[in-house]
Amino acid sequence: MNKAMKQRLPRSFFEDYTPRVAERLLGNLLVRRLSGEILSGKIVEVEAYRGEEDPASHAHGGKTARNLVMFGEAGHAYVYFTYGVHHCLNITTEKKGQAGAILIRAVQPLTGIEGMRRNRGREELHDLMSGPGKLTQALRIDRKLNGEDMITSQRLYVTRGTGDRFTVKASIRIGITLGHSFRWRFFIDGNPFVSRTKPRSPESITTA
DNA sequence: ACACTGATTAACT
DNA sequence: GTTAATCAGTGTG
Repeated sequence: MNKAMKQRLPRSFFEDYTPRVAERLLGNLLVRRLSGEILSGKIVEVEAYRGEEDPASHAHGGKTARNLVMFGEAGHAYVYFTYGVHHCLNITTEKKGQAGAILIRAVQPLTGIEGMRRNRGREELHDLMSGPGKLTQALRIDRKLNGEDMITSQRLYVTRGTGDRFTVKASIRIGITLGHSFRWRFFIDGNPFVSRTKPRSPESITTA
């Protein structure tokens, strides 16, 4: 455990153009503390959602009770419940007033793997956090954490990765019907914990 | 390997 | 009343 592994990303990291932050978030570590146990992993897949010009964003169409945190200060958790079944974790971005968030889509498990297995009720390493709904279940993240300040929180935060090199690829976002003109899904090329290796439709995957 | 579907609820029209 | 930034199980080839 060296110092670099424990260094948190500062708020200024998130106060920027969302797709850029999303791409740079890859390779950093998502950390969840649960009663003394530390569950963590490497962020390997994300998607950017940004304000008014993005028709796929929850913030498209203005503020509501649900999306309010997307308009607030960068570096907070935006957690929503969807399909009546799953929670999804985002981290807010941009200057206050400009809506933006990054959906964490997949994480490669590093520490606390037994805890993740308990939370998921599954054994396979590849099945623990290789999807946005899976990782919130593995890390026990629900709407009680909506609005959590991930820059100062002791329960949920991001630390700097080890700086290993990798290729970032970009594609259209998954599971949306609008906004296909944006290639705002970013993932680590070749990483086996990415949620979908194969494109669903003739989707062009490019090097970012 | 791939397609299809039920689950189950909150937000919004 | 409809839809949704999903997942797991089932069925078919």
